[in-house]
Amino acid sequence: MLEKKYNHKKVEATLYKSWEQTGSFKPGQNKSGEPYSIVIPPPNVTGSLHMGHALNNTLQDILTRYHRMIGRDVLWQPGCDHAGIATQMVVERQLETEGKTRHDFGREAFINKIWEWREESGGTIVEQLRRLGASCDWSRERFTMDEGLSLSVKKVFVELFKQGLIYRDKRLVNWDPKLHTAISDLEVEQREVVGQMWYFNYPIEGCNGEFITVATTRPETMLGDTGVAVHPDDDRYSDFVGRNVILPITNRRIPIVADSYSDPEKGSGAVKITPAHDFNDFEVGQRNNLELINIFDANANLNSNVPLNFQGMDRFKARSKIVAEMKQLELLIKVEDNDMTVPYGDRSGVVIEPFLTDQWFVNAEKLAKPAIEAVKIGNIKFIPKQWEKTYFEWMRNIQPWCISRQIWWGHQIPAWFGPDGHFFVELTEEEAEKSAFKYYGEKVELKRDPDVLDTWFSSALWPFSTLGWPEGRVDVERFYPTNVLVTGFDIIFFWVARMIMMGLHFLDEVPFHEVYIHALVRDENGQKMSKSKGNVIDPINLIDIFGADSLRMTLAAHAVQGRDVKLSESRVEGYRNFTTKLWNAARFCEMHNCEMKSGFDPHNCKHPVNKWIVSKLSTVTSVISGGIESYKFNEAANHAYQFTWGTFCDWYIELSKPIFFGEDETEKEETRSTAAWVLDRLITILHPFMPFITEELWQQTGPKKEKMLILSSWPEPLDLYDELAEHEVDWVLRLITEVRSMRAELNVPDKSKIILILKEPEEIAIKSVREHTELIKTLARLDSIDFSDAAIPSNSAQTVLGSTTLIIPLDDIFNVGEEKIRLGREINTLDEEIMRIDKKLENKNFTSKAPQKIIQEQKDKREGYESSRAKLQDALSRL
RNA sequence: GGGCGUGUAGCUCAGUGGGAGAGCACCUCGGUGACAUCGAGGGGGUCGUAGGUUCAAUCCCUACCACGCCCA
Repeated sequence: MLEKKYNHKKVEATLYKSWEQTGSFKPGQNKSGEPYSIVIPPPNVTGSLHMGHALNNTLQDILTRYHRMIGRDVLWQPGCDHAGIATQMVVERQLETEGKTRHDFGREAFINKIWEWREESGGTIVEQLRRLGASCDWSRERFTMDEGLSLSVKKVFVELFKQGLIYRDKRLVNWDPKLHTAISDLEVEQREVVGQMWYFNYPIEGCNGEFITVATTRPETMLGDTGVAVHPDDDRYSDFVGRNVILPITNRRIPIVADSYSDPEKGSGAVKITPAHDFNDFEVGQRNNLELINIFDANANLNSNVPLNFQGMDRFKARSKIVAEMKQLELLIKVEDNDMTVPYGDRSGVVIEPFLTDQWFVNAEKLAKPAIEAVKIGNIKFIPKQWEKTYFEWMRNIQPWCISRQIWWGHQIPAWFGPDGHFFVELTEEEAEKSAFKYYGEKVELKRDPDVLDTWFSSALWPFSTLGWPEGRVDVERFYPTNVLVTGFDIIFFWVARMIMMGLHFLDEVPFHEVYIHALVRDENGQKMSKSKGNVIDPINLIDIFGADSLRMTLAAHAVQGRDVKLSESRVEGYRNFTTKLWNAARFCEMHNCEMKSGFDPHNCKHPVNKWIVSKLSTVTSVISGGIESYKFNEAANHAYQFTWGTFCDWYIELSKPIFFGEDETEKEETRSTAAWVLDRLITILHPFMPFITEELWQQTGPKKEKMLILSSWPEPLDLYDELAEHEVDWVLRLITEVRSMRAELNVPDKSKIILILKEPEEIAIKSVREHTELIKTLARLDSIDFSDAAIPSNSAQTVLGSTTLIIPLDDIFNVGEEKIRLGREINTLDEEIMRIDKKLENKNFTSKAPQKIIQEQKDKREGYESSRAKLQDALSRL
């Protein structure tokens, strides 16, 4: 016997364990089935589950469970990425509380500390995914720092280098002065701020008292100025080009050059050039042969290339000091407020500094070409399609990808430097030594590049490195390319694009054929949830309170293509109520001994109500399959909800009661079987959305099952649609609703028994009422139902259903006033409808141009309204 | 500045070229033999604004307004 209440806390952990322990998540359950694979977007190992993860993994799990049930050989490949900077920061912060830094330990010991940390607390999110019910194959869990994946990374790096697609270069990079590392463009967050624009006079050499005015948002960089640029067509300055200015404070002599980068409309039209500290200025410097003077150290403090009294100073203090000195020199002309964007590190939150260093780069432009093509020819489809535009936009303007990071945690770059700075890129130190020997002709001491690779570099290999590439081939052959990648749009650039590039380059085949881009879960202000903003909602709390199924169902129902999800707790509560409803429906079936008689075939149902429910179920089943297969999760979830609550619980169960409490044993038996059959199928089609409660019901109800629900088959489509039964029973439901509505509006107490008279009944009315008299009597609380065309008794309430008049004699409880209002309102509504249709039908353009079918529809409708109206009017005038 | 998206019931959101929907909230009634985490009934919207296409527009097109996101 099912317990009175569904206890998700008790059920979830137990069931999950039993799924996992029986190996249900592993591929090979349907060995003969066509493979279906998904790789998880690897969560950050430092992470904990947020709403975005919850949505992302719910959708993947729906796909996974569904395809497992339809007989595919399913692999959902899980794992985490090592999150280089983030993880290193976590452990460094820990050390900080002990008053230590990573340098107190040294590289090796520090990395050991990180591994220790990972053992202890790195698995948080993996456990949380289990709480959510994710059915990934944990026996294959991978980590980007694992040995196998590290080998993939090395191999890819070495090969790309040898193909000339990875190179080392001295360029300006985004330098994080807090974390002391370069970061990629994508890790820089452009923040809009109101800054200031300072106008400085720079004295022209050899012309006492003549100046050129430059405008800058970063006064401190003037210490690194090596030129002033004006527009070649700017007449104001044409005389100055080719001359020099004496840079105040440093008193260096720097040239005035003509370069179209300078915008005559902006500021003074003359712009100071600091090639070592600004991306645009760097280009200008290259074009005009300007010197590069680096004025910062790794902390973005001023270095020894600036006057002594500035050395060692913080960049922002230096800014104030420069402004003060310029003011004192009377060279500060004015200061304006200025809207500008300032680059911040997305991890460190400090202002990023363009900084000249040696780094490793990937020639992304070259790799992007086939990756663009793959999407263009439809070998990869984005769903919704609009994201392809975003993808193309970025891929066509792609910049070299800076992949080296000056941190310790990550894949150390397999490059070894000789004493003269020449380097050797090889898979192993031995091979590097061999190459070095060849190069130098003698054994020299090599030093490995201390830098590590961007975490996204290893993530880009995820769809094949996790399958064992390059060493293992079996899984690659079976499961690569994967079927679909499910992710949020925010990492199309970070990850999706790069996976496509790497997959095509190394396996000559796209990593997936479909990319389903789901919504982002935002907070109530439409802001992206992030730790630093402190606006994250913890899905685990919701799971604790309402259960994983409720959360999953909520997320699925909200997963509309192309719209963001704003989650409210009351919605989750609503879906918790839904799980309760399902539970109670199962209890009802159990109480009435609903078990399938052997040999039961729904095609042979005799009772219209049973025909009706199997017909409805068969329709909703295919709607749900279709929804899942086309990634319309909300459509699938909502139909499942609507069928379960609105059709099965609200109507079928109610309709079955009179049967169960009745005398007809044959009917009872058929209904018991049908109810059991429908419930079985219902929990089957709900399983991908709500795996826990459905599995629990599967195991607890009915006869002992051979298989767990997770490994059971999705219902075969059966030809059970029955138009006649649907028409007949739907009419009964409308009749019951109509009577209830009249009762409620006229304040007829539930307990007072009343009779219903049907006047001038149409065919369907006669058939339905004859067939379902007892049922209608029970559900509408009627004493009797009669057909009569005789005069209508006085003090009767009336309404019209189809062309049948429904009459309820009420005698002394009849309230003429209320009935007048009610009829008036109904007539009014009909009048409006009729007028609207008349307007159409009087329009010659409509009758001549609209399709005949539509015109006839309108005419039929009008006729129906008109006849109802006449009957109601008649009723009203008799009052 | 460029690109994308969104404006529909009090709130959160579905939806469709020919009769405006759901959940929550609200109002009325109801401890009845699955369920008060419930049942029955009900009120509530010129579908952002202005044009255009069409016999017909909430839906398609254009402009505008508001909001959000991404990129420079």
